[in-house]
Amino acid sequence: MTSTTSPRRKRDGSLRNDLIDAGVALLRERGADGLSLRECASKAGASHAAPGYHFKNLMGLSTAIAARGYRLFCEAMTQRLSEAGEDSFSRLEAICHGYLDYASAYPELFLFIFSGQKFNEGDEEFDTAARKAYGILRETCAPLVPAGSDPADLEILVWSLVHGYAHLTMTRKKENPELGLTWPELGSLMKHLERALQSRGSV
Amino acid sequence: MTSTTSPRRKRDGSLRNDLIDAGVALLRERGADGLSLRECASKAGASHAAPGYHFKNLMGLSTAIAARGYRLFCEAMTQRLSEAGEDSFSRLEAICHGYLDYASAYPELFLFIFSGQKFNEGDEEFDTAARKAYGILRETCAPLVPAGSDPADLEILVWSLVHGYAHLTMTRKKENPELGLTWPELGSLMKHLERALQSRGSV
DNA sequence: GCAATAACTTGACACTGTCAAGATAGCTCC
DNA sequence: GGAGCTATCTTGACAGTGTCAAGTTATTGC
Repeated sequence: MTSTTSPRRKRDGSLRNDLIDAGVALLRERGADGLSLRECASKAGASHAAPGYHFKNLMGLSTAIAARGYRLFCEAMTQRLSEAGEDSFSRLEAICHGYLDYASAYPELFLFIFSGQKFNEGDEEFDTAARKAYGILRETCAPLVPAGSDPADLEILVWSLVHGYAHLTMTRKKENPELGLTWPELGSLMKHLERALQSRGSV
Repeated sequence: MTSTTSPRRKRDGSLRNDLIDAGVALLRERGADGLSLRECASKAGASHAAPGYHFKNLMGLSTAIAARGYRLFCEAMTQRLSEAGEDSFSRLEAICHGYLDYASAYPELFLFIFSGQKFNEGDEEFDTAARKAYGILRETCAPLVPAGSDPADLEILVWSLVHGYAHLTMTRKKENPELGLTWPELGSLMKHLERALQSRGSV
């Protein structure tokens, strides 16, 4: 007569997506440490072990969240690229702006995917999203790579710069909302550094 | 008659340091996720709640480990600085090399202190160590800061670059031990980028 | 030697990830 | 339209975790 289970959700497969939504919300509310399978389940109105069915374990859920993070990251960059001209450097600046757009629109995902935390690298959804993000960088950098040098050198240079810059911008914005650096200033800084290198004759 | 407690350690206050040692070892063996108060206690031969006395909570232990990480980080940079000449750029290169030395000598601490994880910012030991590290960067950058610009701009530029570079070097070393970029290559890359900026007339 | 305090230990509780087993909703097939 | 089948969950259990309160003992100060 009385059923022993108390199903609250429709079994339509929508839970998987709801759990990712809940995870992103948790990241935003409590930071990376606050992410928990049980809390996500509760937030999505499911039982405590429900996430296990879709993601197997915590790393699985984290990986799914990171995959979404990378997809949104790609969207931010391609959006800026679509507005940019054809000049190679304009396009490089465009993806950098996309990077900053992403960091300010989804700070919790930005911090999460670049936290250094390990994800399931076998996961196809995650791999394609992450690879696509890096592919955008690679293609945008390609025309600027000096002949005979490893493309990865320029890629990591740009990646490091914009990442450190975004990180700084985020933390500074928190302390001082109206303050903000702009890319041209970075360009002039690099020019300055290069002058220092030249005067030293080491290049 | 029979004692209810079973003390195994001398109560000489050495536990605090042993717990930090255990924590560093755990980080090395199992990564940041493997760090746990109870495991550290067990590794140090103490009871499960002993760390609570010295560090109050997990963040307290993490902060103490990070403080040690920053101290070793400072040592690596000052070591290289002591061997460098007086030229401002040589000194900048020296702290970058120190950064790389540190990353390869203590990869687990390197990853830990720069993981983006929050530490107890009120902790005096941690604050002074972290501030000292940033002070070394600031002082070394100071002579190279363009007149009228915010010193923080150059600092974050250098910091981002060397961090991204160290990160790349670490991951590459794992795949391809004999491969390694050198700083001069980075310098020439920046020169190249600056030329691109100039030809565009945007600087 | 005695009291005070520092440096722990023990025990408990709530919470977590993860697994095994059960239940049921919705589909397919006859 | 009923019988099964399977995807999609729920329940229950267990070991591990952080953290607190209370007890115990070694060491110190007098």
